[in-house]
Amino acid sequence: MGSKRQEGSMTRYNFKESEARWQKKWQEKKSFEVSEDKTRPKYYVLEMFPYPSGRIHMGHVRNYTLGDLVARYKRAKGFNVLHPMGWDAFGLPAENAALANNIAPDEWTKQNIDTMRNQLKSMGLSYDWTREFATCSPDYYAHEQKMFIDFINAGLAYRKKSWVNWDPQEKTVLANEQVIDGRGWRSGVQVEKKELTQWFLKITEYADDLLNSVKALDGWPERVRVMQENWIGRSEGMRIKFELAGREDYIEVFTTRADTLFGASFCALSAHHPLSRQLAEKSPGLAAFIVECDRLGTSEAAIETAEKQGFDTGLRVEHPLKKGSFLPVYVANFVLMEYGTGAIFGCPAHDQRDLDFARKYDLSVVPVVAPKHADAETFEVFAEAYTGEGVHINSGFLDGKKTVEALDLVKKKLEALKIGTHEINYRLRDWGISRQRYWGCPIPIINCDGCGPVTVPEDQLPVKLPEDISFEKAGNPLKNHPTWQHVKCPVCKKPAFRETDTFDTFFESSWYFARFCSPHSSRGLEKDAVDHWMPVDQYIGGIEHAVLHLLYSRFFTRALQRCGYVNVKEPFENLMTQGMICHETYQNSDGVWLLPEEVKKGKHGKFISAHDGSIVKKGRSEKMSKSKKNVVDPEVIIGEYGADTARLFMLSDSPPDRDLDWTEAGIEGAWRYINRLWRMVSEPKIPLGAKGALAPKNLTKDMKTIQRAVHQTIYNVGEDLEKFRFNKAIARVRELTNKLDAMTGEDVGAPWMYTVGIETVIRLIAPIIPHIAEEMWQELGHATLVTETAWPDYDKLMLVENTVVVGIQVNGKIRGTVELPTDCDQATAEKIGLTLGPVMAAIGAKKIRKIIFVANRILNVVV
RNA sequence: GCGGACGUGGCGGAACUGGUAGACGCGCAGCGUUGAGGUCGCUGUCCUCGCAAGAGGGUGGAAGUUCGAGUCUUCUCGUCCGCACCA
Repeated sequence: MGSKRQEGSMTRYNFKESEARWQKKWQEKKSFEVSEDKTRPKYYVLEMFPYPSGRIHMGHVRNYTLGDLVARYKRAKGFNVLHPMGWDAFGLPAENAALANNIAPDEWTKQNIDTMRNQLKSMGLSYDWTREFATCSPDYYAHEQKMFIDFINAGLAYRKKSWVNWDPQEKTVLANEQVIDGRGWRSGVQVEKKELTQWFLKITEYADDLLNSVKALDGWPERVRVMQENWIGRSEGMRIKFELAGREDYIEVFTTRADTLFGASFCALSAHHPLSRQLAEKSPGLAAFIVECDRLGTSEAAIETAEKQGFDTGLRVEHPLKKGSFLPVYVANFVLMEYGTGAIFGCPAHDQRDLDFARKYDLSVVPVVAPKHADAETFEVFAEAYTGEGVHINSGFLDGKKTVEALDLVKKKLEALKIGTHEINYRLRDWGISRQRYWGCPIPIINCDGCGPVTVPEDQLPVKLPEDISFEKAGNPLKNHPTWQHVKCPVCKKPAFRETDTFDTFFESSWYFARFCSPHSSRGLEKDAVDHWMPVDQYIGGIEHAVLHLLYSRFFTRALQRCGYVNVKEPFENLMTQGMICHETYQNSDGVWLLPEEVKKGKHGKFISAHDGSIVKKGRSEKMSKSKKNVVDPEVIIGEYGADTARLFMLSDSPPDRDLDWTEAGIEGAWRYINRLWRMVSEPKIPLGAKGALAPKNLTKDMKTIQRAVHQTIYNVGEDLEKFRFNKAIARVRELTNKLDAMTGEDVGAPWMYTVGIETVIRLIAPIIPHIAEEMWQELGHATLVTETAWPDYDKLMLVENTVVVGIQVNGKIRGTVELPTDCDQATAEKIGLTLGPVMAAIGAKKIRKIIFVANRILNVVV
C-alpha cells in the first residue's frame, strides 16, 4: 500500500522505513531480553494475553501501548523489566471455525497467532519475544495437568453432579452465550437441562481469604475490589428452624436479620426447594407455578422488576419464639435455591420485597424496629419498608433494645433453644472446570468401573489431544474418536475410559503469568525464576475480567502456593483497567450499519455514503463492535500513519481507565505532532549544539526560563507517568515542545538550550513513540539507543520560579493579578495588590474588614 | 430494583491538600505561504454586551458551609456500567 502520508514534502517523516529499521535494531541488540539479575531491582509488567481470534483490534492496541509505555519507562528508570507476551490459545472459536470452514482448530489457531504476532511486532512493543508461548502447546498444558493432580491430592478438587445446557440435536453442551431465547444458537432447538458429573475446584475454601485480601490490594482500582467483594458475597446470619404444623419435619431458613423475627408473617420456599418439589407431585397448581417461576429466567434485573408472586402451599409453620402462632408457607418466585437454605422468613415491615409480597397476598405488616427519632408507639410502615437500625418494638424480650444488641440476644436465645445456629454464607460457589469440548486441555483422569476416577500416572503426562479428529459427527470429537479414550486402568489394569472432558480455558490463564518466568523449562515452573519475578508488579487489561479471570487467578495462585509451586498468594500487585474504545456509528437510510471507511463528510458537514452519496445518519459514539460496524482496523491505521502515531493517539486524549473516542481528527493531530517534532530536528531553526556540551555561563533571562521549563517538565512528566496520567504527561511534553519551537535563536546560549530541550523531549517521549525517538536521537548525533538511555534527571532548584502570579480578590471575586516574588510576605503583596485600578474600584469607599493572604496563591480583601 | 461510576467550552479533557476555571489537543474563524487543494506558519476562540478599556454570567439543577466551592455537605435530575431477589 503506497501510503498517501508518504507523498509530498521531503521533510515528511518516513515512518515506514524508520519503524522497520528500529524494530530490527532492537531485535539485533536484544534490547528487551531479560534474565534474572540480582544487581538491579526487578519489575514485571504484564498485559492480559490475547485469544488468537484472527487479527488484533483497537482494544489490543490500547492495552499493549499502555503496557509498553510502563515497560519502557521502568527500564529507563533502571529496573530490570520482564515484559512478556503469549497466547491464550484454547477456546470455543477455534471449534466454531473448525465446523464452519473445515479447518483443524490447531491449524486455525496457529495461523491466527502468526498473523497477530506480526501485527504486534509492527507496533514496536518491547517484549522479550524469546519467552513467547501458546497455551495449546503440550509443553504448556502438561504442567497444568500435573497441577490438577496435585490439587486433587491436596483436597482442592472433587467431582459432583451439576446441571448444563444440553443441545439434543448437536449432542453438545452449550455455553450460556450459545443459548438464545432458550434455544441452541445453531440448531435452534429447545435447550434441555442435563445433569452431568463434573470436576470442581474448591475456591470456596478460600472465600474468606480472597475477600479479606482483596480489601488490602490497594494497587487495584476500587471498583474492581468492590466487584470481587460483592461476587464473593459474605453474609453473616443465622440458620433457624421452623417446625411444620401437623408434620414431623421442619423448614430451615437463613437470615441476616434474626432480630426482626417477631415481625415474621410468612415463610417462603424457592421453587427448587426439595419440599416444593415434593409438594408439587401432589399439587398440579403448584407444579404449574414452579414451571412459571423457571420461565422468569435467572437474571437479577429481570426478576427484580418482575412482580413478586407466590403460591400458598397450605402448610403452616409455628413461629419459633411465639408458641401457638402459625405462619403460612408459600413457594415464591424471588427466593433462590442457590443461596442460603433456599427458604426465608418474610418480615414485611423491614424488607421491601417481603413488603411487596405481603401487600399482594394481604399478609400482616408488623413493625418491630422503630427508627431512632420515630415515636415507637405510633410508628407504622406503609409503602416503604424500614431497613435501617433502630429500637425494637412489638418484639417480646427484645423490646427497647437496639439492633446490634437485639441480634446478639436473639442469637443466644435461639442457640439455647437449639433451633438456631450462627452461620456465614457466601455467594461464591465452587469453580466448575469440566467442559465437554475438544479444543482444551484434557483432564488427566481415567475412569474405571472398578476403581472409579484414577489420575493418570505422572510418567504418562501429558495426556495429549489427538490430532486425527473429526467434527463431522455431532458431539464431542474426543468422545467420537475410535481409540483415544480406550485405555487400561493404571490401578487394576482392566479396560477403562479416559475422561473426555477438557478444562475450562480460565485454567490456562490462571497461571500463565508464572509460566513467563521460566517459559520453556521442561520442569514447568522453576522455583528460582518464579520467586525472582513474582508477583506481577503491574497488570494491565480490560475491566471485563474484573471478576472471573482475576478471582480465579488469585485462587489458583493460592492453590499453587499450597502445593509448593510459588511463594506468593497474590499474583498481581498492581492492576490497571483500561476503558473501552468507542467510535461513532453510521447507518444508511435503510438502517444498515456502515463502516467508518464507507462514510465521508459531504457538504454542510453532513455524512454521506462513500459509495452512492446518500445521506448517512450519524449515531453517538459507542463501544467498537462488529455488529454495529463502528470498527477501525489497527493494521490500516498503522499502515497509513505508523505505529508511533497510533500509540501517541491512544495515550494522549483520555486517561487510561476512561473510554476513548477514536476519531480521525485525533489521529491526524497525533500525526501532525510527530512530523513537527521531526522537522524541529531535521530542519532546526536554531543550529543544534554539540552533544554533551556544558551550559554556557551567561544565559539570558529568556534562556533561563526555558531551562527551568525543561527541568519542570522532567519532574512533572515523571510524576504523571508514575500515576498513570498519561494524557497529562503528553500535554506537558507538548508544552515544552511549543516553547522550544517558539525560540528565536538570538539569545546567548540558544543553540545549547535548544539542543538540551530537544534531547529532553526525546527522552521523555521515547516510551510513547519509540521509533521516531530513536530516529531523532540518531539525528542529534548519538551512537547509542535512546531505548537504552536512562531517564533524565532534574535539578530541584530549577523547579522553583523567582516570581509567581497572584490573584487579587475583593470579596472572593478576582479583580486582577500581580506578579510577585516567590514566597513574598503579606505586606509586600498588599502594597502592590491593593493599588491595582480594578481592585481599588471594587473596594471604593467601603471599609476593609479583613484581608486573607495565602502565599503564592491569593490575596483576598473583604469589605 | 440494588450496587458502582460519572456530569466542566462546539468536542476529548486539565485544574495539587478548597485559592486566578478551561492546561494540552481537536474543531472553528481570520491572515500569511501555495498556481490550487492539502501541508505548514501566525493570530484569535467559555458565553453575553462593548470598537476598546471593561462589565456581567458561567463547572447538570437547587440549597448549605466558607473570606473564597468544579473541589466539601444535603437534596435533586441525567447518563453509563455491573448484577447475584444475597434474606
